[in-house]
Amino acid sequence: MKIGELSRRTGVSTRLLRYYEEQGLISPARTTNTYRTYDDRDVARVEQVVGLVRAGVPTRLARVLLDLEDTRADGLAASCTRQVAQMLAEELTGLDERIACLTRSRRTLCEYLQRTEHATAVLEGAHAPALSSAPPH
Amino acid sequence: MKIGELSRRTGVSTRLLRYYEEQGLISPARTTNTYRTYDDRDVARVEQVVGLVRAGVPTRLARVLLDLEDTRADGLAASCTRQVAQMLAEELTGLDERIACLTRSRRTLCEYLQRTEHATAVLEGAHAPALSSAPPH
DNA sequence: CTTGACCTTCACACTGATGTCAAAGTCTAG
DNA sequence: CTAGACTTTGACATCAGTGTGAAGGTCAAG
Repeated sequence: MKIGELSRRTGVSTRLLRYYEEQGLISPARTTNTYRTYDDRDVARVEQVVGLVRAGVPTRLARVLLDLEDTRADGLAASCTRQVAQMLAEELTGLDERIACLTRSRRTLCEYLQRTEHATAVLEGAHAPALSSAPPH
Repeated sequence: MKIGELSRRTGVSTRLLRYYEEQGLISPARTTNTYRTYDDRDVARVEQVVGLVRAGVPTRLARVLLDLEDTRADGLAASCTRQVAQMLAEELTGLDERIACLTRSRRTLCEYLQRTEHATAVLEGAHAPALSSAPPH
């Protein structure tokens, strides 16, 4: 598919799709040697990128994480220098802190909404499952 | 305490502390009517702010969340307009998405590190507990 | 071949979060 | 009182993530 369709499917502007490519997050092929071409895997990849970016993960780290998933998907051996492993371990604790902080705020917000008279009205339908004390997934 | 000490305690630059004040996230008193004065609660508040901001929560939303916690701490009644409740509910799903995405990336990164020959070396000590499949808290 | 829809690159611009620097006021120790 | 450390405001700079628009190339339908 071309960039316009990918944009429609993911809700990400074409501008941003080109930006992500510039940052090395996606690497579409070129058909006519001028038009970018994407496949279904790119759709998933883009969705994950926007998720990470909106969660405050800088594009540099996002790239590393995506590369990691690619490596695993390819069944390649996990090997890297001690230095890199150390850096990734630090990123892991960074992720943990982010998750912990978000979870705390989520709980606060969630509890507040439940004590609100509009709770049922506002949290009906798709939002309802999100009310459990633990975050989904 | 004055801004310098708060900066030292929290690791947040004085510049950023003033910025957070400008954004309505902290409201220090003024002693000599020129110097900002902070108390211990501000330390906790600042730490929470940096956590939220680093997790991709915009300062505007962070302010809402902190106000919510203040309200709860004051034992005030939970009441707001339907509109506001609706908006907060949307923010809740936004938080859920952020948490889900971070959790997924965390798992990927974590699994990768465990398959690395440097796993034990790099994840020893304080980092070890973070290796469980579920994020902390 | 022309038209319209879509694509390309390039560039300017804005917001949010930060850093840095300058000019000037305040406070405390000596 | 003076020197040094700290503070204040304000301006300019940077980076990431975006929007927007210009100028022009590609392609498919009529």
